[in-house]
Amino acid sequence: MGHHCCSKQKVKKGLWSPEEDEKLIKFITTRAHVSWSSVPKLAGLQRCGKSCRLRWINYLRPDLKRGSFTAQEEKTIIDVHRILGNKWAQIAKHLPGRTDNEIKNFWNSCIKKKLIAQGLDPNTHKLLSPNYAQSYNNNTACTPSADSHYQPTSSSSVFHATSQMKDLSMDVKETPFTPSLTSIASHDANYFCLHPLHISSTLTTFCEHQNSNIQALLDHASQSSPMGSVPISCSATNPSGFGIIDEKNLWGGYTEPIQPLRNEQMKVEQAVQFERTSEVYAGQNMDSLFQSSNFNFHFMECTQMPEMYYSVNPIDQLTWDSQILQ
DNA sequence: AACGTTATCAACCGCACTTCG
DNA sequence: GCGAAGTGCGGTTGATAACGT
Repeated sequence: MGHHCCSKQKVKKGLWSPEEDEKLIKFITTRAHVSWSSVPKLAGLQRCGKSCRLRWINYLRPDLKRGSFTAQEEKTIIDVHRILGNKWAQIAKHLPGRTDNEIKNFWNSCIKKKLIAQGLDPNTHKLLSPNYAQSYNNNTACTPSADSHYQPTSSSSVFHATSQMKDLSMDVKETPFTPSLTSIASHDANYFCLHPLHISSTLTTFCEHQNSNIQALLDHASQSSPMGSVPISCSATNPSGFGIIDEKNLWGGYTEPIQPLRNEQMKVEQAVQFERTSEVYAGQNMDSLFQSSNFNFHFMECTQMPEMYYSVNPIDQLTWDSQILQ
């Protein structure tokens, strides 16, 4: 019942022996380009061509990274998964030395449970109902890496507005430490922002149209946005987050209903998620960018979807819409 | 120590898409 | 244009290691 590529041969299945591995490695590293279907015969292996290919790609390839996933890799997987879903091969492109199979296994055996334990739906990355999360918490345990909680680590120099976090007014206009996004946008055409859900949907739509090319989206965003501002997409811990950067500031916010258990520290860590996300998707290191330029960080929180976040700069919003969604 | 349960992950399967003749 | 072969991908399985009783 082998695959058609090798149905005429007797095909061995199951785990590969060291001898088989040796044969395959020897063959692949010494022969020029040969189709996988002919590899078994030429290499003297009683395996299906597909099996050879899989063994090489997932295990024998010399550029593979071994060992457990790092916290940063885990974060990357979660962030990219939020945008792409179960596109393991696409996700693997963000993690050099890791295979789609490896990432898929890690997701299914570990990350999924962690997200659920944190009250997040692993499919949508949005909040689960408390009852579901609670019941799931009671029978899950996963400890593949040392720091098993998915919590972004703070890079200290970025946030010099910690005290300001205390006064997170529900009414952004009243927030004392920073002008509201609305007022920024209306007074300065160099700024604009998007509704968080709008960012989410446009990202998704655009990526589908562009064959999941996130870099293209960000290139597009930085071109169409004045001063190279970049819309910062949502993340696992900040499902409806949004943000923009300019020369000196990162303006951000999220509109997820605030869980009572989240304390001030949690809010700061959620804020960190913005830079992590942009680091991943913008392909630039936000840590160094922020540190070197002494960035200001402005983070706002609101409990509902305020009208004011819609198209705060109508011209930019329309431009964005027409270019992205056409 | 023996047995049952759970977690992990390598490998397989089937499908979709691409390439080739 | 068509069918076969080749390739790539995501879902699933099954062996076995690890853990619990």
